[in-house]
Amino acid sequence: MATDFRNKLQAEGLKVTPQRVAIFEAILRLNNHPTAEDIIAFIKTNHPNISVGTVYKVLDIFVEKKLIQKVKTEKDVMRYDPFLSNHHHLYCANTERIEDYEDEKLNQLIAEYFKKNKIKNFKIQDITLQITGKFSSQNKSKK
Amino acid sequence: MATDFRNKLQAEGLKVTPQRVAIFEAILRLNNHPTAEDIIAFIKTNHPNISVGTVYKVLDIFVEKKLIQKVKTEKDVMRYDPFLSNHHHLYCANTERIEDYEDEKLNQLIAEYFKKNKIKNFKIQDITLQITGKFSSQNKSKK
DNA sequence: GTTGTAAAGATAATGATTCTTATTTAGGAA
DNA sequence: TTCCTAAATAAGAATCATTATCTTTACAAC
Repeated sequence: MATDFRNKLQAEGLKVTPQRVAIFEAILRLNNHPTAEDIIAFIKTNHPNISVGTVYKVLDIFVEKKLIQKVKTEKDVMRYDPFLSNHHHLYCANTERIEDYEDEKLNQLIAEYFKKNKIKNFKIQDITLQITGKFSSQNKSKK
Repeated sequence: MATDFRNKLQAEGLKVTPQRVAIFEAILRLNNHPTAEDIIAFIKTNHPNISVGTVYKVLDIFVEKKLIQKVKTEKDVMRYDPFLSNHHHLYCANTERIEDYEDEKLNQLIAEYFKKNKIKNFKIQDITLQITGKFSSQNKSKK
């Protein structure tokens, strides 16, 4: 997994630096779709000299190279998701909590639907559900 | 429709001001999910003295009172949608274009699916699809 | 070692959004 | 209609996430 990350960086001709490793690990550990601020705070404990600009730049690169993705929200702060497989998001209606939701059966159902029911003048590349609601426990589920 | 808007404001105990009317009309006219900036630019032609802060405050109030909704995007600029019925969004992969997509049959399909397949520890309130892809014509469809 | 280049650090700049304060206005009551 | 008052607006300062700039560092190629 960590190796996977290194390989992917190198495949793109990008250097594997301690900062990049730390940022990627931070996103994995902070598994609730962290903001840049969350990531910086997390990294600062082990890596006090990291620069804010570096974090943003590295995040942009990761997104561009599809190592992570940005999560769409109604807030003006960006959030990041290290998870790349086709999945959906559960948004808490009351808090900032966002969880990933995987459901292959649902994906197939939707894919089949759109195979039969094309959208006029639009070629679908990706479909993601935003599911808003309430978590029954406030505690974050452990992975 | 305009009356509807006035009534809704008054029902909430809010005053019907020229600014609020202008902002609401702007969002309706600029029917591609405008940013605050778009709205300000549009209004400035007829209403040159409107204040930027007012526009933001009024937009917040509209969202809070559910007269409009914010559209989730991966960008740090907020966009607004005057359309309230349950609908989805088509995001252009290359441009900033966002279109509404209504599909009652799809909504039912998904609703049925989740009736049978509950999400553990989560109570669904709303489901919106983010459909990313490419429009076959660059021209905005006329309503 | 020197050179070249990508990356990181530090910090200034930007720009969307929010806040503050004084002034104006909508809309109800007199 | 006029008056009153809370609510709303205007103007501009402040905030804060993000971006840009410029310098320094790391490291590979020569």
